[in-house]
Amino acid sequence: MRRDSRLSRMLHVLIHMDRIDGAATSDQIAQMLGTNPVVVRRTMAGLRDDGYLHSEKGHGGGWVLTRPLSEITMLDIHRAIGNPAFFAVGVAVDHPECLVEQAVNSALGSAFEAAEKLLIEKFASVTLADLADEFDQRMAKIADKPTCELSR
Amino acid sequence: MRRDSRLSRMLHVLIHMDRIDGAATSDQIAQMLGTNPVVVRRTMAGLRDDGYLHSEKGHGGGWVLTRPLSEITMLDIHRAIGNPAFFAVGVAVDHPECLVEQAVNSALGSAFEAAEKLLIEKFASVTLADLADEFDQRMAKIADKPTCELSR
DNA sequence: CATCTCGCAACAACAAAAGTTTCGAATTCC
DNA sequence: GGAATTCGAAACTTTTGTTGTTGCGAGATG
Ligand code: FES
Ligand code: FES
Repeated sequence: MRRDSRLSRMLHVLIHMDRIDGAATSDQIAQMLGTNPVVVRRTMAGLRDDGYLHSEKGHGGGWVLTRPLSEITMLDIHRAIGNPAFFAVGVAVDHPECLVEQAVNSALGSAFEAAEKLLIEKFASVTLADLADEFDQRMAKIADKPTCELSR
Repeated sequence: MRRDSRLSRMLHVLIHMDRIDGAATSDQIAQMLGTNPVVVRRTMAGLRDDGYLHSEKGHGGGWVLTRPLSEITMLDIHRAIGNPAFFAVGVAVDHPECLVEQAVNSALGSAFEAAEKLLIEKFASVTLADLADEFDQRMAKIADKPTCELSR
């Protein structure tokens, strides 16, 4: 099953955007992400609708953060890209009236529920500012810095 | 993303199989699962290879459990169908040298790792006999029993 | 007005499970 | 021995959702 990489990508981008002056174009961001500008617009549209980003057309336009990183959690971003399912494994409902199926799916369901609860708690507790701090710590430790055009 | 239902299906089937005498054919099982015999063989091949099932050709042939349910855990079955990924969300590695990406993916990774650990512990702690007990409890509570040809 | 840039729609590519068709081979029944 | 069962395996097609691509329109800037 193909893994959804939108959350990872958006977190990455937002932290970079916080470090640059002015707007970042979809083109620049696409290069960062190794993809193309249309995918960027598609994914970031959700973040704009939820009020984390603003987009501007024309010369000097592009995407701008509208909130401090400390006010955005990983969970916020997950929700902004449409709350995609966390799990690739699900329950089958082939015979809904079958009590065996019900017992199995109840056990599976409660396991996934507990795991999802853990994930959500974790995601809600980490702000993008926390991730930026983590980045700074890594940055302080090494000599040769990344050289992407958006990394400064 | 389509959800993998093999685990749920196999658990369902195995518990039913424990309650019937003799072998169950792929055809019968396919009816139980609302699918067709080829899918059944494909999925159950893994369980046979791991020693939970035996298959026999010809008249009177089919699938037989080779172990008591108390010696099979949910985790065993997950492994037997090929250890499919639990999560539909993954990390992007577009710029492996980028420290922001590393910080983001480290946070995501540790969250998923913790959730996976929880899932694995839970799955390892539940045997199919536990699920069968759960089924019996549900069975005792209701009047009209399921009527599938494999349910007795 | 030329250029930049987003917005949107339509569609192709891709991946993985699920479903289907069609063989063959082994076993059992008559 | 022949017919009927039943699994095994290969080679598709279908399905579902992310990702990638192309093309055109509409603001904004200089
Ligand atoms: S993509 Fe993170 S440094 Fe350029
Ligand atoms: S499928 Fe469970 S009762 Fe028939």
